Amino acid sequence: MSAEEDWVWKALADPTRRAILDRLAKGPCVTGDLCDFFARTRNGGIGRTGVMKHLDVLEKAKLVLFRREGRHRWNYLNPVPIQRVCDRWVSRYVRGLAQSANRLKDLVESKR
Amino acid sequence: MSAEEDWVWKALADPTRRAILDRLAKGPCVTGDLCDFFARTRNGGIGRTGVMKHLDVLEKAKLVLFRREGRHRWNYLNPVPIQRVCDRWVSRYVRGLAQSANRLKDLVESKR
DNA sequence: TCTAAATGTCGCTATATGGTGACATGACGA
DNA sequence: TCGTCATGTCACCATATAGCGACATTTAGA
Repeated sequence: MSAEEDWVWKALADPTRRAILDRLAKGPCVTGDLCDFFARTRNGGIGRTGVMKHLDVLEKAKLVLFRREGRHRWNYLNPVPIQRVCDRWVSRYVRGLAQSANRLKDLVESKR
Repeated sequence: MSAEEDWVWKALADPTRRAILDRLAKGPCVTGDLCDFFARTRNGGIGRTGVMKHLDVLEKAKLVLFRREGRHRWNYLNPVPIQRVCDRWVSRYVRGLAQSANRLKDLVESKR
């Protein structure tokens, strides 16, 4: 379908990237601080290069925007794509929810 | 975080798997029919083994349940996990939406 | 100007993942 | 019983991806 959606789903697939989004949800962040955060926090730690690669992916999905300020790079969370994608998928299945509730009921009952 | 969420995100990352969910949203489906559907529909086509692998992943994420009926396997969509995950993530960023709207405004304005 | 800090980029490795064909199992029907 | 259809499982291949170190670039500050 839409290639834009594809990038969002791909970006959200990785737990480290979701952690980055969580971090950015608390407020904008300079890349270096992000790296420090993950070097300390995550199990085993992850280096600067790795963090930047993840930022690239998140940027491609437009989940993260950034602004240069001197030699600093401020990274901003952009929650809009996540909202859009989730809305689309949830609404797509809302109609199915009642139906599948019945179907799953049948499924369970037929199992015993 | 929760390993259960991890599986859901991973499962949703692949476009073929999302297509399978779309197909199942229209109603339960026997594995063979699913395979036929994707053999014909998808560009280049994807074989039975591939479809089953995807079903395994979807099952691990509990997005697909199934029931055996003789030599048939009926696959059911379970929209609950998707709903849960989306709700959690959207609500997590709802508070951030107003803030980030302002931040992004700043970002844009500072760029010119 | 010169140094160090913050970021960007490149090439490499290891593992995960999508996909296949071949073969095994299990149930239905003649 | 026996062939066949639907499914399950296995070993294998190709590519994508996460992660790293090393080096290049840019900017603040002495």
